[in-house]
Amino acid sequence: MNIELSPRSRQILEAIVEDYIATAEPVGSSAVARRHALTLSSATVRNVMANLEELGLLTSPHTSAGRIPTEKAYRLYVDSLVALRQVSREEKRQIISHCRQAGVGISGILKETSRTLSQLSNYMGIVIAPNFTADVFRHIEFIRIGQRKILAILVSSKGALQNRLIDTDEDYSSEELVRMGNYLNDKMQGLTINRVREQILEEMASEKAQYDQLLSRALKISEQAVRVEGDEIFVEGQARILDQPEFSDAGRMKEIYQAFEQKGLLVQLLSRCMTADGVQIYIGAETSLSQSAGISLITSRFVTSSNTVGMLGVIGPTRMGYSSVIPIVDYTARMVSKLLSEA
Amino acid sequence: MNIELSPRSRQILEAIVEDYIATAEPVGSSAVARRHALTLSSATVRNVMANLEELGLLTSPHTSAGRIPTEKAYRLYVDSLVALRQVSREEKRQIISHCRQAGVGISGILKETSRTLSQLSNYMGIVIAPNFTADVFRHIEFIRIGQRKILAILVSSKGALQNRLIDTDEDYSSEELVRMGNYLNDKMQGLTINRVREQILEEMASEKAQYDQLLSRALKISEQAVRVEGDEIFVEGQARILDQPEFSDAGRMKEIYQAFEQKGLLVQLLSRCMTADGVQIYIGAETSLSQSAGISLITSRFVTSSNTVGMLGVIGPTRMGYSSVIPIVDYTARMVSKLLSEA
DNA sequence: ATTGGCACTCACCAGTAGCGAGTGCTAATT
DNA sequence: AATTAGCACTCGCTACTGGTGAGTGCCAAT
Repeated sequence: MNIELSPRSRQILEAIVEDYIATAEPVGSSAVARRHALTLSSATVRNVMANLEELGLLTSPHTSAGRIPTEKAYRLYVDSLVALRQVSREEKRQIISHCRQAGVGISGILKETSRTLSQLSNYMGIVIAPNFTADVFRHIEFIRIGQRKILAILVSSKGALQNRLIDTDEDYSSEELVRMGNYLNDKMQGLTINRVREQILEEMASEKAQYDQLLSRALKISEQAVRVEGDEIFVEGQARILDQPEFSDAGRMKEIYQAFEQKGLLVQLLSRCMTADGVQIYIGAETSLSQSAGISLITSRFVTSSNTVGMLGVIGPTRMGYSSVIPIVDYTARMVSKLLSEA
Repeated sequence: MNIELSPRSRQILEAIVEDYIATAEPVGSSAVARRHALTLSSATVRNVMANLEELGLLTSPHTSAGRIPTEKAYRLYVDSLVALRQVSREEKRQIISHCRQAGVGISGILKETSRTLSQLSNYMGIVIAPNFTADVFRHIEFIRIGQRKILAILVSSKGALQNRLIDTDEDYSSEELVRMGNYLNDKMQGLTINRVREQILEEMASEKAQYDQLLSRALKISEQAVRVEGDEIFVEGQARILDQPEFSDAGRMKEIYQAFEQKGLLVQLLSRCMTADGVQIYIGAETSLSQSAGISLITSRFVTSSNTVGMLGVIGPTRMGYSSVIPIVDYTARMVSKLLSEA
């Protein structure tokens, strides 16, 4: 749709976007002409800019100021203009070493990852731990490991598994547990794990469960077994967005922080990207976070050895250093995948 | 030390503090005289205020402004002036119902609690989950529950226990596991769990472990068993501090957020209060958070059925509504203790 | 098609003046 | 001796002012 731009227009647009990203200030025609060593006068650039403004790619905050890229322009920029930087040796080193040093389980690694993302990008790093509620249920098994203590093992069709220790009110025999397992394995075949949980809850409320003591107790335990803890989400470097001049006033800031506080929103947003491969970019309103706040999001997904998928990425101002952040996110996602797969 | 204040001075100081808490603006002599329906003229009040200033309880931001309480004044205020409000019926209802509805385990309850604290106080709610690393080690046991899958059960002297599922590289027989358990139980008697972990790490590095294969493997597993995950900490309502006029400028804000980002700092701070009973109050510099930021902290501890203790509280500006927040924190801590004890 | 030139627009400073809240001091009052 | 009224003084705040300069749009020249 935007392809009708002449090469020169594109070049100028690129210059403007990059200038603006660098300085956070409206960029004027002469600046473009100068900085870009184009063999063009500022007047010509002005004409082109007027043109770009008509196409909805630029706006001017007021008559006698330079121009600012619109979200549309950023979109165009990341889609077809930006020249991606390479991830530097030093950055690679940091990403890898940070991931490795963090000892304590997956959570630890992911937390450290979000911190690294934040550090390297200078924006906010965010990681959502993998969870497999969207996977298809394959198998469940209950093992009695002590008095009133049961180990539940849940396996998804992709091979991901979750162990859960359950303390119960009453004691169950191993036979009972096997029967319970069989019942569920039979009944829940082919459903997603999410769906399984809903199903169980429904049955618990049903007539049948009211009368059948055993069933009722079985359901109660099963429910605990398939209960997946709320998405673990790691956000690091929130303070960094305060570095951005465009967020230095309190009103906007507040808007942003409030948006983030409902982490649910973030999760929802990021879950959307789970399905697609590679780096995804959401600019401004596309994030569907606080409509006006001028926030962008660069994410990529990663996978674990058990095939569950998580998301990681960077949140920053729309005016973000795409050329360097995109490769960083990409590389980090690959590394985390690799690290979590070999485990 | 400050007891040499006349009743009248105290009354005036109280009025000033409360006025300032309410308005966030320097309060002048006439305001005090008027609002407080004292049978005093502003001139008299002025004299007293000059006096209080000399004592280091008040400062004026500049010559022709009113006066502001110093941290010392707040200290005096909370220690002996403040009239605590009752927790209202409605607030009690909220605290209780919020705690209960949150289903998913202790984490869920605590998370919801921090949210409630934030809502009721209009400041930032914070909860640190109980952990028992400071407790004395009593007993550890390893149970083989599958191929290369071990359940470790760790018991503290207070009866708190932690289960942990461990995936190992190699398979262990039940006998091996029993022996490992005995070794540790013998060796680590009387140490705190923290100390036990250190001890294990030391031994792992020691000569002996290098040569003794079995020992080395045993230590490796044990280390995982006593590894307590980083303190779980729930912070909610960060955005609320943006409501406070004194933090509306970007510089201070940033300072605060950066301070919070190292949650370690917070944990450290709050751990200090773990030992003492009842509500603890830290004003300004006493928090040893970002020195200049004018932050206060009201906390209380809570206990669980297994006798581990956690902390909950509220962080807000020094100019905080102590009279209502203190009772809320107190009541919430009691409720959470009760809820977690009966489980 | 490109460019130089030019009038025009506005945000962004100082600088200044008036105001008003609040102070400290002194002298009068109780 | 404590309290108060009165008054001069301070100083932050707001609104107004005019000057400056970056940037624009347009037109005529190349």
